[in-house]
Amino acid sequence: MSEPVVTRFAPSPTGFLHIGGGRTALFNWLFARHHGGKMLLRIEDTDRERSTKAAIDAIIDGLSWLGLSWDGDIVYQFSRAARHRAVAEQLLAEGKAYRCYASPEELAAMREAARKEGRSKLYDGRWRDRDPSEAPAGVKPVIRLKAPQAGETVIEDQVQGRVTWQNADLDDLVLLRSDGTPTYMLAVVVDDHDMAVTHIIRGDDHLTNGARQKHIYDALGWSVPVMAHIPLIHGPDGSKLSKRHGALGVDAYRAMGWEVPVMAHIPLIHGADGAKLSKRHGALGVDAYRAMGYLPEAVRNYLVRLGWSHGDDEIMTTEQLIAWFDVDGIGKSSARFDVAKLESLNAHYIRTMPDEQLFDTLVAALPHLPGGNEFLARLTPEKRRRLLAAMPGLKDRAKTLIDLTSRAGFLLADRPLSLDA
RNA sequence: GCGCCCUUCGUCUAGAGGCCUAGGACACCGCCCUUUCACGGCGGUAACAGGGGUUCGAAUCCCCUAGGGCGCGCCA
Repeated sequence: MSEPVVTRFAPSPTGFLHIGGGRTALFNWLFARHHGGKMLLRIEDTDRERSTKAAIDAIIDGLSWLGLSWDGDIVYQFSRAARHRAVAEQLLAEGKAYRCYASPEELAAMREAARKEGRSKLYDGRWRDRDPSEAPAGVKPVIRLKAPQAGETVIEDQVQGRVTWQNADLDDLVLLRSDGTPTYMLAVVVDDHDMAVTHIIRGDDHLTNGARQKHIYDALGWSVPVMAHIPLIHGPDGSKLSKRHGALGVDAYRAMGWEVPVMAHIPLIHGADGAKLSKRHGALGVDAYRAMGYLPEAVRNYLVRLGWSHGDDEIMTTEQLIAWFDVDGIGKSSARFDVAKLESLNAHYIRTMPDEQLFDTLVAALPHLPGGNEFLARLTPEKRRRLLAAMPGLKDRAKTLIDLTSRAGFLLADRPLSLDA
């Protein structure tokens, strides 16, 4: 009998739930459900400067909208700082870590020199074997892990396969900052271990971190969880999906006076060559997709096919997804976001949804759609009946919920236009 | 610069040596259905990055080249 599967989704609350993060969460959720295990949610808020309550709410809201539930209580990483510190102290006491007194300026100079000489920018271990008595007075040190210097580190990644690094290409990472707070690297390992996480499924931008984290596991004598690094979703120009590609939340657009672009520019993505034009499209927070009138089942279905496949199957129910999803179906190459296909899927889910259910879904989504509240206000009982009755004809044509409301606009006129007039 | 990863139609992908004159989906182009637009049906254009091997046989295995991505913080 194998141990129960425990996955986790661990976003940092520095913004909305990125559409790529939504896919990572979906993969973790599907994997856990498929294996009858659990998915935990951990908020990585160790960066106090950038973490916000609003971002935490946005993440929770986004996951809920996508229908992805987590098991147990949310773990806030910052609240576990004492535990992280204790582990760092333990490593220090065991001689597996050491104090480094190099100042940030000194380190910057070291990297600059390395760059000029064409060497790697890794930390050179200058305090690794230095006697603590040489410590400059008044300087608060950081604690670094004494990582192996010879040999190699191997990760048997479930998606990437066996990946090997020469330890000479990895360095002594910081465990505890000079102010005594734990770094992400330490916190992740300690938390995944304490939370009994068995499978780490995350974006492949973390692949190198996997090797570094293995050093910490080894120093602690802990077993390493199964890792699966999934390829990233890229923007139309091929680079990592980021703010550069307009990966912003609706609120950010508003704050920046970009009210209209979200809605107006989507169609321009059609030009397959238009990498420059695409910068502001395609990649948004999941909340933006709700605001554009997409159905969560459509977004889910679209996202799951980005990097994962099950033969030629395209449209799949949640039950089928849970039954079929596994890491062996995940590809190794990155994918590009294609709004047209998402739209097509959305149209499919809209026209196949029973009238009443679609009506209810629309009404529930209205507050999130542009002009939706106004639409809602005009929806008298009589007009509700009219709208529901017209649904069969409307839903075959609509690609999004917004599309549906604009097509239904004539039903809200106080004096309905008669066809024979 | 150093390290790691990737490379099948425009896009997402099937393909795990012969089933591939490379399949599906979206998009696109025709035709049919239809008072219009959708939906639906039928058909079409379109890809194994390049070069060497291995093999009777390679999209599938190996090597090289080119292109792309990610990482290299007292961020996560």
